[in-house]
Amino acid sequence: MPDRFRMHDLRWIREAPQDFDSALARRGLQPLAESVLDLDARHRQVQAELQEMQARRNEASKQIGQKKKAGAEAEAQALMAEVGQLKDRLAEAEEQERHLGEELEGLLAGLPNALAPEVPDGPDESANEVLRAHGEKPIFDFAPKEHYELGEALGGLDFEAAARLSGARFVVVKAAIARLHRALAQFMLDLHTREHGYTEVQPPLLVRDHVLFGTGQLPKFGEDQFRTEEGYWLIPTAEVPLTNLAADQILAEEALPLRFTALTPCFRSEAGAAGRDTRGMLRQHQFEKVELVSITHPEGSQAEHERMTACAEEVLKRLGLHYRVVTLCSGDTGFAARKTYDIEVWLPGQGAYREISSCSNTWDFQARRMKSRFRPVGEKGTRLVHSLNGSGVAVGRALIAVLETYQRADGGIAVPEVLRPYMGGLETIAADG
RNA sequence: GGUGAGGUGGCCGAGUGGUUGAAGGCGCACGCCUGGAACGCGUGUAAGGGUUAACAGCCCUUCGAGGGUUCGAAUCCCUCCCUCACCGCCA
Repeated sequence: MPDRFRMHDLRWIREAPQDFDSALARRGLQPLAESVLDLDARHRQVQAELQEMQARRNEASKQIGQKKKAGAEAEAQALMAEVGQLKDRLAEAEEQERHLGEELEGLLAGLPNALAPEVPDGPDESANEVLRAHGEKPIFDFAPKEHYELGEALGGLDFEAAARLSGARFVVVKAAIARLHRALAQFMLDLHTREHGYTEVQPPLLVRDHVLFGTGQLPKFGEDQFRTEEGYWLIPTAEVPLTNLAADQILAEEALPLRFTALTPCFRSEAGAAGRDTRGMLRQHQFEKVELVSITHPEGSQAEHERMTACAEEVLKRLGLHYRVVTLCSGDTGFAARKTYDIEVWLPGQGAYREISSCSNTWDFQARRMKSRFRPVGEKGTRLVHSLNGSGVAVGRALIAVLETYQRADGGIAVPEVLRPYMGGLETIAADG
């Protein structure tokens, strides 16, 4: 009853239950409007009864105070007796109200975001829609190798050492490859802060439950995260702390949009990915990523989505990497997203396009969970902001793409032009070390 | 980790059981004043929810969070979280 933001807009469900159900259907879920509305109706009825009793109690209590002040002890006693009788029923109604409210909230909290109308329907990534591509697949006059072969040969990627320290899905990066990795991250951060208007942030990497709830990883996806014994969660992406910077805030309209970027490690348990991409550093428990987050006015989020995607693409353009942009279909779009563009970079060694960035507009989905609003000028009340996030881009995967794209016949790696300033002018990582 | 002090509205800051959702100030909005402004004066200014055609009215909840005492709690009790100060430890 107090201060309760629903995970989905109950007013919308009441007004257009069929729309709600078709939104669920696009996510492959059974209709729920009827049970939601039934629960909602029962909840509101109990709420009304409870509030009536509370009003009576408040009124009587007020009178008791006045009678006592006036010395009318007998009348005060009578009122106290009356309110005393209310007590049990009141407690019962409170309990019931809370129970129904939690049930409703629990039901809604586990439902994914509604998809944008233009998102294509489809069961999995095979139905994603290619929007555009940039550059061409590079041509080699030798058989291009995969990144781990190149990295190991150069003494820069050591999976065995990592396994001794931490097991599978970790890597030790060394020497010139480590520097290349660092150069990539610095380059991206500089681009976004200096040219794209993002504010650099160094957020906590350990966060509490409600923060993961706000961005949608909880309550459903706790298994994909690492948690400390103290109850902190290791962030799976900087999206989590950056987006939650707006949590519980009522922002000034003119402050929007907020644009944040951060270079952070990301931690993922990869619980459901057993056996996938086990070779190399494509899928690790720990990796670095430069993240982009925007908090926008509701009318500005679609344009911001395009802008953000362009910011991420710019990274790959300047690195001279071939990529394509796809719109994820309904079956491939994440829980919190209303619409997602993936940027897939071409990996010559692997001979495949692989995701290197994912840019999502969550609309008001996260804002509702986080209680993130702004105050419209000239209106009373508040409105929910929109939040977006995108990788700008995954540093480890960018390293893979650079290694595979810039490899030479002898196993050396040419350093992309834009990274040379970050590498002390180095033009080539030579095969002989 | 130890000791002490605190957590009140956009901000500062009163308030130790009864019209206090909360004095006062700042800020902000509107109006008056002015040639225009400053000053001054006046009015207004939390969020979430229920009811409703209504962003009119009425009602409920919220003074870090959660429990408890009471007819009634910002005010009393318990637990937790956080902030500040000093000590210890430490990149």
